[in-house]
Amino acid sequence: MSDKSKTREQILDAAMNRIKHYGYGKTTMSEIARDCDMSAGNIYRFFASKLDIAEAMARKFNSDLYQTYSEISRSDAPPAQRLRQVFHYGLDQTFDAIEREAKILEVAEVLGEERPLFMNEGLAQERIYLCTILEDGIERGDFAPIADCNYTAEMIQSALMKYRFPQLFSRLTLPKLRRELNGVLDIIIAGLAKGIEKTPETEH
Amino acid sequence: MSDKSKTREQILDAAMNRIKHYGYGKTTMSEIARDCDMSAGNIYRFFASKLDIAEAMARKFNSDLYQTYSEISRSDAPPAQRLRQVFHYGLDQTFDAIEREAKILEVAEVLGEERPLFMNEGLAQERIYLCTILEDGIERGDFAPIADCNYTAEMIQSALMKYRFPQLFSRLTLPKLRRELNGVLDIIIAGLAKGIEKTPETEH
DNA sequence: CCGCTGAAGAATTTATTGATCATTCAGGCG
DNA sequence: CGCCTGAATGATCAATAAATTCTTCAGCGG
Repeated sequence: MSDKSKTREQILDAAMNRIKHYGYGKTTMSEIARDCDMSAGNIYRFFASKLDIAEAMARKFNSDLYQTYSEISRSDAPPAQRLRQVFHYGLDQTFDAIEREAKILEVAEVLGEERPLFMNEGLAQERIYLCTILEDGIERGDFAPIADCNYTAEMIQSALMKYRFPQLFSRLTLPKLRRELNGVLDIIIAGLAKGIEKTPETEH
Repeated sequence: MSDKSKTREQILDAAMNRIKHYGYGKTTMSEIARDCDMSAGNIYRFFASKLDIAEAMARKFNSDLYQTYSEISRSDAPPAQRLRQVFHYGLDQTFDAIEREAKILEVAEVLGEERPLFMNEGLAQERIYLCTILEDGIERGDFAPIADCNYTAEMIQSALMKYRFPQLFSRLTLPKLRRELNGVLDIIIAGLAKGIEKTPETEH
């Protein structure tokens, strides 16, 4: 059992090294296999497909993010500040990762295209931490009460989508992105403090 | 003079008909020329390049939008509602246009890639109407005072970027997009009502 | 002259073909 | 018997050549 997961780890590691350097498209299964002294066919006993290797790679990246999100969401800083920290940390990490290894952007693109559900899964996970912060903020009186925390978290995610894979949606520099993110967060946080009124209808 | 702009209009019209049906890439200059009973070379006396035809096409679409934005921004409805109307109208119009003529999405993509400045120009124009609404809202006391209206408008645009070319960023249906847009607007409007406090620093 | 054409050149796109790749699986090895 | 290999297969990709297409411009006709 540990033997099996050890090999899996080795494959993932070899794949990550190659993919980070050469990109997803330019990395072949037999190259990964060669790095692990095994046949390409054998990889399939550990990963159902090449795409699943990319997914595992992203999952690893995400779990590091979530670790920090969890810590931030539990900290005793003001909730508004925790909200900022979560999104700034996410922005900085992904921007840096893509800056350092441009090929990571390709992995994000491929997964976004081929595994949209995985992306949703990540958003749902992130919302758990956002809800913690929102609920705490409400309890402390920093935020006005909210009907549905998860819904509000979803709306916040929608508004900040641009900063999730920054290099995918624009070509802004990190400072400009941070400035924008801060500006949008200013509005969102003010809105949370004020209390959100849902409007019934909107016609024109 | 009127003769020249008449021909220009004719070319643009012929080009639009073809591009909407066959797409930008599949429409050739000589086809457009043939539709206008002229040579391909002659088109270049009216448009500097094929890309400029696409730009003129988008400019036409935008000017219709701006017309309505202008009316909305001047109406006497509550500013918050005007804000909603602007973005909902934009969403509905672009979604419908792309739904009806899928090839329009290609034009948006090409222009986004090849003429990023044109896109910025459009955003700047839109901000003029947003500023009108914001300033009016502040005057009426619906919104709290703002340091820099144009900056705030820019932040609102950032938060709502996803709804600009909806089919480009997601595959959500129009109702789902409208629901999301409304949710994000709820937060933004609450924030505007409350007043936005700029935060000095954000470290983690 | 002015407005236009149509040929010419450069750049891009398409078609085709050969190679490579992801994935499967029959069979060998321990 | 279970773990692994390496050949087989269909799909995808790369490379090249051929054909189109965008764009320019010399020169024709009004």
